[in-house]
Amino acid sequence: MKKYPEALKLENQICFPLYVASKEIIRKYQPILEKYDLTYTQYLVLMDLWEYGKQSVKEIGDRLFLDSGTLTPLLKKLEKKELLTRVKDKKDERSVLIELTERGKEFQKEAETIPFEVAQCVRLEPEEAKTLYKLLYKAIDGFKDE
Amino acid sequence: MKKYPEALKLENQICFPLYVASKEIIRKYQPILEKYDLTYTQYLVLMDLWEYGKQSVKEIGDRLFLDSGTLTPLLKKLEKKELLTRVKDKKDERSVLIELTERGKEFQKEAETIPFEVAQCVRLEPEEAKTLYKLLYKAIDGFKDE
DNA sequence: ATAATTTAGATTGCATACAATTTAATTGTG
DNA sequence: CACAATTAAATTGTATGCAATCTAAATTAT
Repeated sequence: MKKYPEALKLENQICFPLYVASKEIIRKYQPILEKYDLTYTQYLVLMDLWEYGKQSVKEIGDRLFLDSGTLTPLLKKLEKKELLTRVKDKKDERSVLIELTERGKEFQKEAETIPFEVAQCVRLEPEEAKTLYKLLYKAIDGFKDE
Repeated sequence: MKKYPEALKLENQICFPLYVASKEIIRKYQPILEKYDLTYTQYLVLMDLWEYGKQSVKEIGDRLFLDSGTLTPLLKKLEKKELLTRVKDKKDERSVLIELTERGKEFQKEAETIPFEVAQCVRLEPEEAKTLYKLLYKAIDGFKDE
């Protein structure tokens, strides 16, 4: 009976636990975000706007690693919810500037507890969590240059 | 000027780098898998079958953290490509057994280089990679019980 | 044994993701 | 300046993901 090569085993390929952990943690967000009628990606965009303010679709995309095919419809939905506005940049008509509405800004206060609620789902020691995301960022940076 | 709370910053929430790293590494697989006309999820299913052999949709789902809503159409596509067969379990007619065809089994040999090609994209030292997936699995296990 | 419950898949509906293409605007170059 | 090349969004098409629901089969409880 031929032994199955270790390197080919699902569990030995870093991509798989990454994929599972990502999906599962996002799923932990769902019931919490559902209360605010938001999806995880929509919440990501709002977080980005809370932190960095008015910016173009491209800037959001660069920071969140999302392209216009994902962002355009998503931003239109958030516009419909009146959490942000989409306006052509006068300086460069190719760009669309995204800005939070008052409602969008106010919503930040409501959302402040979300990260803490989710953090409780992650059963890692603070030290482990720190190591984890240091490694994740290192991996992400490694992807960039190529 | 009010300081933006550290805990709310995008980059300080473990979920975000997890989400980005997962997406980006899967993207690294695309051009490689494209040569075989496979998507990442389809490749995952094949890897599972190569390693664990004939099994039910539920077993695949449990191992890959996918539900029937995702698996059913995906398995039908792989069946159409003649890489596997879908047959009702005689012992339990609720179950559908998935089994590799000869073609599906042979394909494994062709695919053997894939993990190594992708591994090169991940710029982590072997020691770091080991730490990373130890932490990922710990996090994943933590999600389960709740 | 039969009704109630549970379970496995399939289906439906919605929201991403992203490649590829298109369109409009801007920039670089001779 | 004129025109090629580049850039930012939007659009199109394909493939997930997953919640919720449905159907059929198996199991449990009475």
